Amino acid sequence: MKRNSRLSSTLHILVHMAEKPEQALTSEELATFIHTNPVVVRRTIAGLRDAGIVTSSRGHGGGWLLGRAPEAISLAEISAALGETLLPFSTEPESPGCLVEQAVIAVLDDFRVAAEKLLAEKLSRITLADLTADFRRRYDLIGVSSHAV
Amino acid sequence: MKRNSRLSSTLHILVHMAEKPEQALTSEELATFIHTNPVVVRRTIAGLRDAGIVTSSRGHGGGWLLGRAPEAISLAEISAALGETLLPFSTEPESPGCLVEQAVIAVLDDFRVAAEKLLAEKLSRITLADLTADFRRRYDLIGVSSHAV
DNA sequence: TTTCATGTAACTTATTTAGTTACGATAAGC
DNA sequence: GCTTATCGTAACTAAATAAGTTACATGAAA
Repeated sequence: MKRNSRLSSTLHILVHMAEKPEQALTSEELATFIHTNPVVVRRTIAGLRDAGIVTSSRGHGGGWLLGRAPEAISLAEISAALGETLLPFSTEPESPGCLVEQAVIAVLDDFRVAAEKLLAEKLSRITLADLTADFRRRYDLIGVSSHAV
Repeated sequence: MKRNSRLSSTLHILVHMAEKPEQALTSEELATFIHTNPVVVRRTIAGLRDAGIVTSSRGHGGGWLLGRAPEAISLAEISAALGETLLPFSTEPESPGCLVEQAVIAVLDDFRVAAEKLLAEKLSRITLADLTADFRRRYDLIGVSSHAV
């Protein structure tokens, strides 16, 4: 799994889970989808469990299932559950007391608040069901679902 | 200079430059504002020179000046000149041929294009002049411009 | 021609994040 | 119960990224 691909990797996993709604998929199986290992998967999607987006069960026959219908899972929730930041820049003060820095941070934070609201709104309108629908469209067109390396 | 603070650090520098419009500031001086060293400053704002946002001159009495009026310098241009990405997530394929991944990337890229347009629009409406105005407001209120450590 | 500045390559250091190992807890099947 | 399969998580290692540093060439003013 590459850097900065936690969101896309997680979506990849979730679409696979949505395609097998009644079958618990193990961390091992999920890991192969995104070319990583089970521990990274558990660590990555632990937040989704806390958010109720997925459930996990231990022991024989255990694994991961969606916590609710794909229609009820938005990308905004997923992104938030991953702890992802939508805007990458920092506004941490480095020169406390500098009025120039304070002005810069104030303006940048205003922008950030407005921008995050906008992005969250856009992301909340895209659901996991939209992704699975897009996948099925491609599948029906090509008829292949192989995982090429 | 902390990680992910290239944008705010650069804005900090630019406001200082806007406050001394006729005085070329050296990389050394700019570096002290953001607690780093001259080479990092040159490297960081090299893109701004290429974009015409600042000019630099070598030799005795040399240094950096704004390339045009603060009213004509938008945060969108600055961010672009820094080579900053507005959205942090990657959509590089990791499993070429996987239709699930293709669907995920397609949806995410659509979102990215729309989001970047939105953010760039918002940032293009904020100019360096807005930042200096905010700074001056704070300065007039408190009457101190010290750089506390 | 000396001094002061940027430009930039090359290297070092620090930070972050993914990957890995190890092991405890839990649950199903026998 | 015992075995096997699975998650949960801590601790460590490795890789990637970005900042910091050193060094030196280039250019311009005094």
